[in-house]
Amino acid sequence: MSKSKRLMELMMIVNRKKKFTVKELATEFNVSTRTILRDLQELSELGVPLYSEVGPHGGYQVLNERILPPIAFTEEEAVAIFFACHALRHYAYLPFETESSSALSKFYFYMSGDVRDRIDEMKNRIDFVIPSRQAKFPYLSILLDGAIRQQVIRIEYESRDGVSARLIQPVGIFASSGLWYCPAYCFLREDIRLFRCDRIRSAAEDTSGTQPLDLRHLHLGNREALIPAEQEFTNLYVELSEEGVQKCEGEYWSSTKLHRREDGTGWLEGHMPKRDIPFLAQFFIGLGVDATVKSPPELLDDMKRRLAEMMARYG
Amino acid sequence: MSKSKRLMELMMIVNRKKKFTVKELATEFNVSTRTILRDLQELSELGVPLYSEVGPHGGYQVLNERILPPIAFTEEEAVAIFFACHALRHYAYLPFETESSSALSKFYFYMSGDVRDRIDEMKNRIDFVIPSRQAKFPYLSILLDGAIRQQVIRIEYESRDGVSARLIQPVGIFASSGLWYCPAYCFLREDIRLFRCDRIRSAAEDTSGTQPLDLRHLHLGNREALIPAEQEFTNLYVELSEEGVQKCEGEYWSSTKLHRREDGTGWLEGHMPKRDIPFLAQFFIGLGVDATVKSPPELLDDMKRRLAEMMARYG
DNA sequence: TATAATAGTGACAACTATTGTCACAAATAC
DNA sequence: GTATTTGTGACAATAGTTGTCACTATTATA
Repeated sequence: MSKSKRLMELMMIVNRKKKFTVKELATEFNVSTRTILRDLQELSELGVPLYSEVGPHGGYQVLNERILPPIAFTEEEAVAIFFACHALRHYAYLPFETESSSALSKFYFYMSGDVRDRIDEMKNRIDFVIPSRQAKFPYLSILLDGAIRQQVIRIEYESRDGVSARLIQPVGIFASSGLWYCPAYCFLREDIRLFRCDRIRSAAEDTSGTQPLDLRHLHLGNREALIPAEQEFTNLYVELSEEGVQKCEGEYWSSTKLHRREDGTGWLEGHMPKRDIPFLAQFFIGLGVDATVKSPPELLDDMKRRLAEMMARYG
Repeated sequence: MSKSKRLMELMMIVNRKKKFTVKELATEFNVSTRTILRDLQELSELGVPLYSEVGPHGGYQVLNERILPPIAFTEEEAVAIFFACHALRHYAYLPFETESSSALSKFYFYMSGDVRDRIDEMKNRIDFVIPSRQAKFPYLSILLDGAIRQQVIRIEYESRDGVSARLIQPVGIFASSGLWYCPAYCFLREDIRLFRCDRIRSAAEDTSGTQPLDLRHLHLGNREALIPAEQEFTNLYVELSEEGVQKCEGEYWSSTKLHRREDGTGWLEGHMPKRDIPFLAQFFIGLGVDATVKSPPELLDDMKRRLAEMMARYG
């Protein structure tokens, strides 16, 4: 094997293994330890952050793991990647902020001049708009980490009734039109709840020793399972015009209930928790003639009440 | 210079220049032409798609331009890039669809096992939700291309009054909550208009010879300039509760008019085209008690009319 | 404290790869 | 026909790589 090939493979192996000895590599590549030592020195000079310790149980280590892919991206691919990262800049809060921007600038830096020109030209011609929010989301990393490692997190949460301390076990986090949400098991309510991350006043790993539950079947790809197992359900049925369908498509909660007809119109049908009535009443009022609520009666009542209130206000 | 270094630099140069001769490179690198020929053959074997023509004005060319960056991404950066690209999968239509997914799979393929594991773990724990829409956007590439190259595009556009043919000069395209929009100069209305891309029934480069205007000062980063210079303006003033502010933050059109107070409440204030009254009336009705419209009177009148209509419908 | 495991360096000879030169073939634009 | 260009083959000179050996130094552990 040629030296350059060996170096490439070394990079890969070194990154995969994280910890290794010179002898190991020597036998793996069928070369002398001296050669491997020289190779490692060269890798080091090329920027791979190697660190070594002598003695038994010593060996080499890679410090901040790097992947060094000599990947051949086509120009089109580079552009696509660039704009994907670029789209993230609209999020003022991310669980990996600094990384995405540094990756972006690296990418930009290494691109050849004409690709760069092309990107500059495109920058002001295409955008993925995400509403810029004033709300603050300082605990995204903690929540994400808690979701990945299935830990119990202690949060202070601000709801209509004031601030309360809760133990939660996050399922994940997601952003929707510029706001971050965290579906989680709530040890207080003993059920799944959706938390708005900007209402979380503090968050930290729980130290009281509450045992995490086995919620591995719950994840973001499994929306059905994230519906709280509440008692008080009722049946929703709403007729929608073509415009109404499009407006409902934009709402996260509606996706499982929305049905479309060939002509573009459609309807909403499905279970709904009774506590959502105030929200839905206001929402369907906002759809105006594009929605016709048929049931439940409680929802219709609430809508009538609200309409009367607004008539009074603007009348 | 060592051979491997030279090869790396060769890749870069070759990608930047697109067209070159062996002699040029030989003098640039201070080696013989024979060496360069050997190098180019090696690059070719490594996958760089080189093509050559003999004779005067002949030379080498790179076929599909590739950038081959030996970029050292840290693990964190790789993860960030991955999720940025991953977020794009929610868009069923993109002006560069295939590229982003192929880039993503390449990235995934070249990642070392443990980074891959980490990504797999995160995949179901974090998401950027963008509403999945039924609407179709088949002409994004044409519009984007038109915007970049400042060409005149002939479209058939479906508005309330039916389908009409128009000549437009796109400023750019942007996606907002799953729908694509195209601000463009409309040669029919002789002004800037915002087109919804799912209402475009056909699009193609114009062949009638209409001269493009010099609109280089217009781009997506310059929202103020994209407001149509209409005659019929009126002044909007709306008082907002804290909730109302948050709901307005989510609307693309409101960003320039939204003002916030320290306590979280705020107000909307600014010019608005009169033709937007129907839309705004419905929108503010949807905000309910979180918005109090003060002016213009025409807007208040329309709201009252709509409220009465809804009272009748549900009453 | 001795021992084994580990990294690290220097020198040198054997081996391998790279390079330049030269000769020549083939295509092509003008 | 001539100049320009890619492309190939052979060969010697040069440069780089590798293995071996003889060292040094550090450190965990028995």
